[in-house]
Amino acid sequence: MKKTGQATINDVARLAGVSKKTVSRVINRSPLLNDETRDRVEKVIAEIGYVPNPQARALALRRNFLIGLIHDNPNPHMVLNVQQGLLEVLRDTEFELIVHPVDRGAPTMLDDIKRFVERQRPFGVMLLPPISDNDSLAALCRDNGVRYVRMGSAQFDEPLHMVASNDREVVCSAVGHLIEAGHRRIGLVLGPHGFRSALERRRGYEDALDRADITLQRTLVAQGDYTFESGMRAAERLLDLSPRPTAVFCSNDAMAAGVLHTARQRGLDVPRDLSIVGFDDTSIASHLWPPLTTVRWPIATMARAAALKLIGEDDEDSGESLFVSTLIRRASVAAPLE
Amino acid sequence: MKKTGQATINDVARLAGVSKKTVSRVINRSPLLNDETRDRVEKVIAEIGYVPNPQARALALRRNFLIGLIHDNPNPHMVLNVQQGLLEVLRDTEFELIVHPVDRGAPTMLDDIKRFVERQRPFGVMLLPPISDNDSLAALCRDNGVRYVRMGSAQFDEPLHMVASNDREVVCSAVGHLIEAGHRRIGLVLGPHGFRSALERRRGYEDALDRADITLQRTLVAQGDYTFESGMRAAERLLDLSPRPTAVFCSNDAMAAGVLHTARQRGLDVPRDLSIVGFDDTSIASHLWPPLTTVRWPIATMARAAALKLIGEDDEDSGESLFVSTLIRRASVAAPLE
DNA sequence: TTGTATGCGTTATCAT
DNA sequence: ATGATAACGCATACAA
Repeated sequence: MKKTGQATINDVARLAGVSKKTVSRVINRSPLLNDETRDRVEKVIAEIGYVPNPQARALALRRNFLIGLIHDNPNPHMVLNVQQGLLEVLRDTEFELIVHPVDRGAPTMLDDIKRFVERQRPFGVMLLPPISDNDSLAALCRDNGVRYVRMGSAQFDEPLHMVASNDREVVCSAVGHLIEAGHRRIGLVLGPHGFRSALERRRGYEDALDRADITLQRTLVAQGDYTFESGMRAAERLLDLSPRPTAVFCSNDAMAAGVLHTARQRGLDVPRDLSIVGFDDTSIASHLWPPLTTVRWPIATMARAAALKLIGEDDEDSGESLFVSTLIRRASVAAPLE
Repeated sequence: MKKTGQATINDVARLAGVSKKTVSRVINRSPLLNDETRDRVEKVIAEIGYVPNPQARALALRRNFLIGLIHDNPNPHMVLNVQQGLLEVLRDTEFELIVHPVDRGAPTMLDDIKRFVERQRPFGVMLLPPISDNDSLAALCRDNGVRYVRMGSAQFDEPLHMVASNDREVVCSAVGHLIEAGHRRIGLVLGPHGFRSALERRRGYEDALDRADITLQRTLVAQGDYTFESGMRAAERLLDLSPRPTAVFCSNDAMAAGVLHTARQRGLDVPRDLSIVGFDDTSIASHLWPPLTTVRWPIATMARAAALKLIGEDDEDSGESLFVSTLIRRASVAAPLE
């Protein structure tokens, strides 16, 4: 055989008494093939344990069998869950996952991704928030014939290219949960400017107040940037207010943990003096004291769906593109004191 | 030019008035090259923005310019930090990171990795704990001419193939810290059986007791498996003891958080009634209440060093292979009451 | 120091 | 339905 020890398509062809092209057809499931020939080739393939060489395929097809994960390192919890979901589908396929983080903010970001796409020629790429917002990235993929799926807090692309969560709706019901418990002065800690998720969650908060005929008070809205520290800062401002809010919805768990931290430093009891709701259901949420009421969105499920869209046949149904989040009720919410 | 729009080595050769081979020599920094020729070729390369096609190189060289990250999904914090460190070095190189998780426990693990290595033919792979222990994996890489670096809690391979932390030593000093504070009954929550890290940390604990002439009591040692829940279970057993331990060293932060949780459920005050020390310095450690005294190991630094070993020139010094961890003192440790 | 011919393992073209 | 031959883009052996 070969010196490398790896069987090639030539070995298969020779042993099966057919041409390379025929073997190639078997591998690529060409429909116009004699069943008998196909069987014979497949038997040889199984016998010698032949697997096509990905590098040669990539060269000939001008397309790699890799799925790229492009992200701007938002929260680690999300990135890892996405990887896990993706890999669950990719495992046992010929695809591998290639991780390519970028620096949103850097002016070279688009060039960087362009180089990545043009050089690696991945089969498809998954775009994570917040950069999934970026329409030029989607266009870049389309122009290069690279499949893509965008993950986001709302549907801003065709179902084939989108896995979205219903942030606005679920936040509305989360804040509604606080209102039902009797709260009227409900603080909001925003996510960072320019993040679609921050916008959607803010809208959900406003929807809930609207629905309950509560006037939106701008002083109750504090800026945050999804970090623990920004949660602390927001809490310092919010808890200085008089009257104090009796509850706070935080646009993610890390900030909720920061709010909790600051509240405790001030001698406040959670949830007696302050109810807190987070978003993400990261592991910290359930391990905090008290355990945090929060929103869980099905990241891994969305990633699995995305993987299927990325590697699926062209003629297949593209599957779900909207995924519902759920409110996880824990001990950080109670009725207000007064 | 070509229909794909991408310049090839042929374009460069034609424009520079040399042969493909000469261009190839320039790319691969062949020493025997006329400086003038080199300059001319390099100018053309820069002009048309030529970049070698990775797929073609991979085919010709029988080796991909990819770095594989093989892991068994230990803790997310670690995996992500490793990725970050690796990618910091890989960014702006021709290498990309390909993530390949496996299932320790599955009998097919070795086959799975073997297939991965033989098919993808990565330039090098990084082996994360706990599977980095596995010598057959290292042998597999060696046999296939794939570079590898193992990450571990002790040095169990040559420096070229190893980035190790000094778990035993730092745990000894962490437990020593508790002893200096006045503790004598110090509990230990172990990591899972078969994990090298668990073993090293246990040894560190034993060293510290030894050094202080404290007799090791088996009842003070509780089994854990690095999860929050196992920390809770361990605490339940340990806190039932009479006399109770006044301090507990936990082999990671997640278990420390579990111990803290259970202690609080029992109405114990931390650190007054119980001092707790963790390991890892995950983000949860500093966000807990009280903030957790823990051990920080330089994961990202180790990953960067590993990346350099993986892509470095053969004749280069292999760099550091031992990395020191440090004790981060926070509020979860105090002198015992009695 | 540089060029020519050939190989890497697969797919595509165009026959038959 | 199948096969011969030429890409794909780069590297290596061997010449010159």
